[in-house]
Amino acid sequence: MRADRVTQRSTDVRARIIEAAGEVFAESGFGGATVDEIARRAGVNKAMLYYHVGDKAELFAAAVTSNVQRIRAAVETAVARSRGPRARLRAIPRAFAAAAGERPYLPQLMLREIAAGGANLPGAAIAEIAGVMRLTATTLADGARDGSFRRVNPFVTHLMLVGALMFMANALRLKERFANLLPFPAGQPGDLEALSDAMVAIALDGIAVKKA
Amino acid sequence: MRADRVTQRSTDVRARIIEAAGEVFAESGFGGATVDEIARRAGVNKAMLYYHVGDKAELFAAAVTSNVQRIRAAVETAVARSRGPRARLRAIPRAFAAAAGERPYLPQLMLREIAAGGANLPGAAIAEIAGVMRLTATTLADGARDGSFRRVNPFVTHLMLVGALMFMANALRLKERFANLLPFPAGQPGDLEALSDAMVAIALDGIAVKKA
DNA sequence: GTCTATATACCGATAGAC
DNA sequence: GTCTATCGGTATATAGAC
Repeated sequence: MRADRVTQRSTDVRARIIEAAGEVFAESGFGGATVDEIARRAGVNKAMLYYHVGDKAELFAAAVTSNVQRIRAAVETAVARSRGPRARLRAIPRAFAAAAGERPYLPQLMLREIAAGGANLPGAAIAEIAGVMRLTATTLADGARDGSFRRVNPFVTHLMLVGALMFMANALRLKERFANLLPFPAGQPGDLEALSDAMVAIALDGIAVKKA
Repeated sequence: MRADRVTQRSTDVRARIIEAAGEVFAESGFGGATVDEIARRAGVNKAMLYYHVGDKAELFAAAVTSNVQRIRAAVETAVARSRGPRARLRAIPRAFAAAAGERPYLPQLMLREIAAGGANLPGAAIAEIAGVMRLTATTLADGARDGSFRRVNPFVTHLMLVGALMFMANALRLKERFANLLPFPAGQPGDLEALSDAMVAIALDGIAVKKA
């Protein structure tokens, strides 16, 4: 049907705009980004952009929410595929890292939103994030029940793994400037998944019950 | 001497401006902040502000650099006061937390600068940050030498502790919105130093050599 | 649905009087 | 050193023709 095709195309345009918005907001921040640049990168006219979405703040909220949903879906799948608490705990930041691999602007956008204090986060996005945190909490509780983990604060543990990963993903962009100042190589591969594993390895052996 | 008094006062005004700049940039980001608001909060006229400092970008760089120097000094003192690798490793994020206690805008400003990719970070600020990272590296190396730590990547470990702490400090501002969505309390005290200790406790037991 | 042109507002930066 | 007034540039958002 023609109506369906039109609707489909309209959705595509909207998706392209939101994708471009994510990119530009990540690079320049909310105040630094311009709607002109977002429209240009989405390949649409600025008036067209306003026809498809609301104002700049709504655009930002939509970009963040879209990425939060993506993360939540990726983490959910990764956890479902993993067997056992250790593998599941490893899978959570790894899913973040994989999502960042597909969309390099993702950690930057997340960090910017966290720095903004969540002012533009709609309730739906908060619920998605809470869902991810619940996955960590469930994994930790399962591990505690079967004796492989000691009891730790799930809030601290989750933010430690995920927050550090988001921070690192951004910090890596500075690493060349540190090259001559440090007595050790600064994250040579630029590979976020490897960093994630290294980090979880440290945290896991702290969480695991010592076999006496 | 009058000249000295004038110079002194001039330095004070400049310091007040940079302090206000740190606050406003942290709250609103580089693009969202206005020079008018910075001047207002510093209690000076906007023309006066431009008389004492350069343009907006220099102001941002000065605010970030000033806080990076403060952190480096605080960490240096804290490490010097602590005996043994475990105590020293605990002292590093704790010094960050203490600095954030005195200046609540500090973690927000740091996160914003990291998200901005360090575009406004002068070489002097990079050197300060590298100094802090070297303290972590030295502490880890000392611990490895005396047998209390196993060998871990100092880059990952440092960013894991400090990055997670900066991320959490910002995330705490959202915690009320998660209250009804999580099956566990979200960082009840709001006390960053307690969070820092909880985090280091997890990391430390992962880093410590298991006594067989 | 698409685009041009523009209204409106704000902000960074400075000129110039005192 | 201090302040008022203002210039010039730019950004959001929309009106209105097609």
